[in-house]
Amino acid sequence: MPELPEVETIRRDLAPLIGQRLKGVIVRLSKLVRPGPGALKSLVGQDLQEISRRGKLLLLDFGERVLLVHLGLTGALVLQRGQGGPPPHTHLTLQFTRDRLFYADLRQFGWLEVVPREDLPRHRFYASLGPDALGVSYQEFSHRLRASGRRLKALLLDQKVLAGLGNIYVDESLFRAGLHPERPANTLSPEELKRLHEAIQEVLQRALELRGSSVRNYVDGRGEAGAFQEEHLVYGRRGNPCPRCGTPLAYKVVAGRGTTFCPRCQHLP
DNA sequence: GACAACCTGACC
DNA sequence: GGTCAGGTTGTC
Repeated sequence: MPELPEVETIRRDLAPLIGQRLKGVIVRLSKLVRPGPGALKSLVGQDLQEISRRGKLLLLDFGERVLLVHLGLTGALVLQRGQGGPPPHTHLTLQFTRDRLFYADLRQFGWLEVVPREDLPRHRFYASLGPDALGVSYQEFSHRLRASGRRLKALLLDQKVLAGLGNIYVDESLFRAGLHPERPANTLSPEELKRLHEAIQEVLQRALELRGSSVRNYVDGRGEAGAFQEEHLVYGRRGNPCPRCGTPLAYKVVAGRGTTFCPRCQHLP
C-alpha cells in the first residue's frame, strides 16, 4: 500500500479541500465504509477543517466528527478539480463545494470510518498506533527497540511499535543500516540503533521528496505516480547484484512478508 | 510465530 | 494453472 511517504504526499495534495463544504456522497461499494454508508452521508453539509495523518492513517476533520481513511494495499484518494472522470476502481465519490474527491481501491483492503471526535482516543486502530516513524526521536525509537527480542523485520512492520513503515521502507532502511531483517531487536548496539534510526529518517524524507514509490498501483492525490522506486536499493531487486558489494540480493519470507536483503552487507553477527 | 482471510490483477 | 503483490486482523 501506500506507506508513510505516500500517505503524507496524498495528505498534502488534498490541502485545497480544506475549507470546502461536503455537498454530496456517492457510495458504490458500501462495505468499505464503517459503520455504514449512512454515516458518510451524515457528513454532508459539514466543512472540512483539517487533514492530518498518523502513520498510514489519514484523518479528515469535519469538526464534530472525523473521517478516518486507511488505504490498505491499493487505495487511492484522487482530487479532481474541474472536469475529468473517476479513476478505475472508484468506489466512492465525495462532492465538495468546488472539487471532487474519489476513493479508488483495486483490492478493496482499504476502509473509511466516521468517528465522533470524542471517541477517537478510544478508537481500536487509531489508539493502537505507535509514534509516527517520521520524526520519532532517537530516544523514543531506541527505547522501543531495546525492549523487544522480536526480529527487526517484524518489529518495524508492527504499527503498534512505530507507525508508518511498510514492506518497502523496512527493507530499504535495513539495507541502508546494514542490518539483517532477522536480527533480534534487543541485540543491537547503540551504534547500530543509531544507524537504523538515521536510515529510516533519511529513507522516509527522500521518498517524500520524490512523492512516494510507485511499484504497481500507487498514485498520489493528483492521480500521478511517485518516483522513489527509482532509488530503491533492494526492494523488488531480488537476484540483482547488491549496489554496495555486488553479491546477489537474497529473498526470503520473514514475518510473513517477502524480504529482500544483501546476505553479505546485512549478515547476522 | 505461522497461516489464512479479505480482493483483484499482473505475470510466468 | 500457479505465484506474487505496498496491509491488517483473527485463528491456532
